[in-house]
Amino acid sequence: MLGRPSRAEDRREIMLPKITEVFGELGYRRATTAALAERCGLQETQLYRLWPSKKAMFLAVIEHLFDLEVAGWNRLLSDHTPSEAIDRIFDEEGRHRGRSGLHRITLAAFSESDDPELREAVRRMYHRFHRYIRETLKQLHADLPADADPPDPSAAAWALIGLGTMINIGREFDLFGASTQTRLMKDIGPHLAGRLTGSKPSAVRE
Amino acid sequence: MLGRPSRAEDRREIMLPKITEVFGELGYRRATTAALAERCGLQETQLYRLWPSKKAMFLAVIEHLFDLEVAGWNRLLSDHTPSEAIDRIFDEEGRHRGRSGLHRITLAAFSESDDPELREAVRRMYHRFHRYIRETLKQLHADLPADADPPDPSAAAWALIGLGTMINIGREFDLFGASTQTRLMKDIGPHLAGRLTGSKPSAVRE
DNA sequence: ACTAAATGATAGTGTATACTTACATTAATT
DNA sequence: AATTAATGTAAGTATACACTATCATTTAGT
Repeated sequence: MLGRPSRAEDRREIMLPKITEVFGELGYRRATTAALAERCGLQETQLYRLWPSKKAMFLAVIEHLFDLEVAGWNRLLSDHTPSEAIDRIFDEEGRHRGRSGLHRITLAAFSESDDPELREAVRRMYHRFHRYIRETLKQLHADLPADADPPDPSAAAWALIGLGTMINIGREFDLFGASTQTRLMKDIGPHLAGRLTGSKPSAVRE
Repeated sequence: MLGRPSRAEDRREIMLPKITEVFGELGYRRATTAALAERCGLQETQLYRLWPSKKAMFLAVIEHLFDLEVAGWNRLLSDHTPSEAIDRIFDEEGRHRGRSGLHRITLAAFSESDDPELREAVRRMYHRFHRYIRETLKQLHADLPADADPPDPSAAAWALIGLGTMINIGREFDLFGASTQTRLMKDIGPHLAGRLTGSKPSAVRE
């Protein structure tokens, strides 16, 4: 090996959270390469030495986000009993989702859905999420009483993702207040999961 | 009055469905003024004589879409008993939503959500939908048995909109097949509305 | 027929922005 | 120290696209 050794790999890892943040805040279109560079404290040219294109940056972000989100869920699921964990996940999803920007980012991808590579990345991400949630629900249903009659796990998993999306659209457009945001997932979630907790959902104000 | 009389008002009405179609198919960004004009069989300059800007065209489309959608629901609700009507709405929503392009269009608006006028239009539209669905649910809940324990109507209304959104994201990204699309709303809907039909939901394949 | 406004069609302009070129500087290996 | 590849920085290009300026042509009222 000759010359100065490359630190590109490390720098990518360092920059990814920042890039994720910017895409999450601004969406794909408004996250201009200039904005990305500035928020990273870099020049555009340096970004382009780490990734070949803006699209590549976005794809890296999608992967990064899934890992981030599922890591959080796994932690909750391994530290608590299933129904406790689900309760907490519903709680956190209602409260904190906007932070990670996952939904903002996937919704941003919507306007770019003609790009095959991007489509594939988003598809893959959704399927991973769906699979994860569906399998978790299946496990939880094993403990339900015989007369519980919960919704089909696959359908319920899609509905839960839809609910998360709705909460974020609501946050984006100020459709409802913070308390409704928090309670939407907590109250509707159990109806979709099969009312695992047995506790009565509290009222949701519009 | 002097000179040739203006047919602009008529022409706007004639063009609106076409414009709606194009925005629905392509989303806000890819629906370039050139594309809009071509699909209308007009020159760009002529479009700009009907609306002052692309944004104005989009705003007109949003209004148009709401009226279209609610007119369909109202027809079903007035022609059938409530639970039958809801059943049919769930059925049609699962099947035909993509046609109208409503979700495509609102999701397209997401990437433009920094524009205050657009934000307001989308807010207004969501609130009108939510109010309509919520009030319908309230009426339906009056007929439920005492032990039904349905979800809060306001929360359920948001969840139903979220489910519709999810179905369309699914359609957009080919997340699931046509049968799942159709059944998602039919099977999950009753769980959110309060299981008005009493019929057991059929299984949903992933 | 004459006038004035609406319509049709051409050819632009201005701007935003993803991506490049070019060159100077730094830090490793030999 | 010399060499070579990675970094920092500045300036620029190319393109897509919302929007316009201009002029010819049509269609109504007077």
